Amino acid sequence: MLDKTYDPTQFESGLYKFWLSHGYFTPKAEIGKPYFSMVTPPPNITGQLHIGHGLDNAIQDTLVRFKRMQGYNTLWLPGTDHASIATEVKIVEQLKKEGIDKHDLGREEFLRRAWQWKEKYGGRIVEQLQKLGSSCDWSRLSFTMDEKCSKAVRRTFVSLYNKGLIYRGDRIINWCPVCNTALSDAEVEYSEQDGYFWHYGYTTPDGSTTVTFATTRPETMLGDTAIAVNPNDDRYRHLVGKTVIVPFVNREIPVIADEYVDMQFGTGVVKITPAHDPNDFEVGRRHNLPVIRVMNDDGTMNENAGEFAGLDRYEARKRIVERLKEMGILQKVEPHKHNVGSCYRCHTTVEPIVSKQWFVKMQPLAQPAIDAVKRGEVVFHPERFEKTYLNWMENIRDWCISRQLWWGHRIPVWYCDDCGAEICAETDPDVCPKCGSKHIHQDEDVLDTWFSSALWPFSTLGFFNGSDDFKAFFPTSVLSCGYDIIFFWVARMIFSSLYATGQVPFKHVLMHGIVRDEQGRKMSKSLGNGVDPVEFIDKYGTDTLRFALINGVANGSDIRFAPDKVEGTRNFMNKIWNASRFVLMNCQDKPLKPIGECKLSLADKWILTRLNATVRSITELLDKFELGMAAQCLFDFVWSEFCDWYIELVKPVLYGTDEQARCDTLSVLVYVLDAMLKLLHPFTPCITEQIYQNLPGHGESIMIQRYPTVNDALNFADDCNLVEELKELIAKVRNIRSEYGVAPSKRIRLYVNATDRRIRECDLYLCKLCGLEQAVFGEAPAGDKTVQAVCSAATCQVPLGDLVDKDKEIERLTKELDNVNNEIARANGKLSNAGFLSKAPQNLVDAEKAKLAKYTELQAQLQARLDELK
RNA sequence: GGAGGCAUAGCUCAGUCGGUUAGAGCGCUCGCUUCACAUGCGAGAGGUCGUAGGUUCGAGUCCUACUGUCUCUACCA
Repeated sequence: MLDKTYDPTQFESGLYKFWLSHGYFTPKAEIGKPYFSMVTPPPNITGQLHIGHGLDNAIQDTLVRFKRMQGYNTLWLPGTDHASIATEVKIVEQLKKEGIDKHDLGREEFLRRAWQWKEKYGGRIVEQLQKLGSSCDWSRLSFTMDEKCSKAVRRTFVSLYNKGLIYRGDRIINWCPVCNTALSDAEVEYSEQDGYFWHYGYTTPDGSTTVTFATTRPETMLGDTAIAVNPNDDRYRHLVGKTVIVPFVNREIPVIADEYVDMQFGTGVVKITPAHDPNDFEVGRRHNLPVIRVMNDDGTMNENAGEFAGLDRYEARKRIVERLKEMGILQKVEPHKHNVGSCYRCHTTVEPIVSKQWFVKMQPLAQPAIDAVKRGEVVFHPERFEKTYLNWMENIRDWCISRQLWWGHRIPVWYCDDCGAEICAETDPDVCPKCGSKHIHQDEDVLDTWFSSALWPFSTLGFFNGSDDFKAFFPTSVLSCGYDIIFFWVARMIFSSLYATGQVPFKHVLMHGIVRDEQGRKMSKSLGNGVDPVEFIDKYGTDTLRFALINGVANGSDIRFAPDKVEGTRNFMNKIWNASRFVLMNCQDKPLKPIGECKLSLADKWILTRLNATVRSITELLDKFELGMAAQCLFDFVWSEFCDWYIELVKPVLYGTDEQARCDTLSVLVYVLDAMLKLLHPFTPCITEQIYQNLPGHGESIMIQRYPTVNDALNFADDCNLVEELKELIAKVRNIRSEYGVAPSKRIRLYVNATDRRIRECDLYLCKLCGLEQAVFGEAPAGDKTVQAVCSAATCQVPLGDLVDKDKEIERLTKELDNVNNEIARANGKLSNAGFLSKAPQNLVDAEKAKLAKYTELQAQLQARLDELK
């Protein structure tokens, strides 16, 4: 029997262990069997579980449990990400506290520490994920640096290298002076900041002409190697080919003409610093300009900066501006807002710097990935994200994949110190294959974390190991993640998979939004507005968390996580619990019948029909990945139909004396509860299992039961309609009672004039739900003062004696008549419209006619009653 | 600069292929300790679906423009 109060902490973790110990999460790799598979976005091993993981896992687990119950061979593969830069930053911080510098420690010892970190925190995040109830197959738990993933990385790198799709070269990259590494474009975040425009100029050697420009970064002037103007600019045409002098470094640089310069902007003159600006770099290439770096990796000025060497970049900027002022060169300073890029990990302003790095050539890889999506081989949900994806892919630039870090996949390239050969190999070479020299050394850099993440769907399934998992579960069915990692991850998985396996990695991409706080702000450590899912689960249970994150939320839209909603969801769990308790209390030790052998009451037929409708829509919605709507639909069925109406309708039978009817009704109650729990199970796995285990005749676990399907033998459309009419009638009577202030405890009499004789079978329902002492079928005695309830199933009279107030009654009925008249006018309008009659579908025309007939009838009744009163 | 989203009840949001009297939760008002649940029950108030046009027999839904707002993306010195 269920405890009196719903307390998820009593059973959630125990149930999880129960599922694990039975191996329900671990499928066999059966090639050719219909499957459903997903890989989970691997959380960083630096991490604490956050609410975003909660959402991510709730969505995925719901889908996985649904498909598993439908009989698919279902795999949900979990894992963790080594998170190269993020983890390295954390470890460096940790070392700093111990007063140790990473370089003093040395690479090997550093990596030993990193693996220690991984063992400690990688395990913790797995434990936390398990609290969410996720039915992942932990026996297949993967790590981006484990053997099979590392193999995938090496093989893919070598293959791309051999095809010329990976190259090394000097390019402008985004450099983080704090993390001390290059970053990819995707790893830079831009934000608008207040800065200045410094206007000054360079003068020709003869001192005759000064060419004025504006810059936001004056310190880069030390690396200027040209001044550029637009070739069509008449103002400066005469200067092209002349030279000017860069102050401080006294370099003589040419004035060049290049289309890149916008004549309309500023003075129409640009100083060109090829080593520190991506556009200038391109200009420099076109004009064969020298590339002079003036900054060190740590953000200080280098020896090329002359008198400013050694200064921090911002200090140098200040000093240069001061000196320009002193020298009378500075012409004006104006405030200027501009976008500044910062490192997505440490938020330091990044510096565009020319540097030798490894790149993936994107054009040839992007094209097939664009085509596959356009052909519909990968479908985005909601579809608008396809545009986001295509927009990025179609404008993609080469991907900088080398990082000046230690923690990660080391670039599998060696250099021969003797002959200078560059060797890219899957297995570590001992000697130079070209000259046989033993003096070779490996590239110092590691790969961007996302390089290994990009291979995740097939590396984890053992594509490079010829694994059955790959044959049985690839391509995966659905990928679910937040829209914020479309570029980082989704796009890169698509092109990587097409390249490596020739197949798309997944057929559907299900995007969700960001979980925000009550005021719509992003949750963050600095704001302290985050919800800790672990704490939350300890308080409310994982079912509440999951349902609150999913219920009524549209795909791809951000979620405000408000305490109100949590409470409401907890109340829903409580509702499920208590409704189940009600059923179980009543059927204890009582015999039950198979549903097919029961004599079904009107209420039974109604709920069974409604159950079918619910099963149908939920299944359709889940098939379309509309989890939010499916949850909403279940919420309504459980609360508004099963609890509010069916349980109430059934009480007279349960508390009555007809043993036979009782047994039948109990059987239906249990049947519907069982189906309801199964429908709920993918969303709220724990509470449903806990209740299921108390159901008479339950199986081993609810999670391996078959998902409900529509049972056509249990559809009773007519009876269902009748009950809907009955509900309307009951609501009307309740309304009258409430309006007239009849105490709820007061038993009254009701006179019912029903057109449908089956209403006569409903007196038990009417008595219970309208608080009647008796339902009388027929007219009220002539002298009785009554209030009239007019509805489609019947016209009722509620004898309220002296409470009846003629004016109030006229007012009430007039209002109702107005409504009815409006509806009649609307229906007439439609039906007198030739276009509607000829073009609208027939069923709608028929429905409109039926509506007109119904309201005309109601109109007559209401009018008659009003006439009587007046 | 480019792309996209959002604008519906006091608040937070659903609303699928264009087709019932536009819904839910919370809040609010009134009444209830009715034997599953006061984490509850019943009743009620509350909406010109951002503005202006257009398409259509029919528009919250599709199109155009506008206003407000948010996000992504680019990085004009």
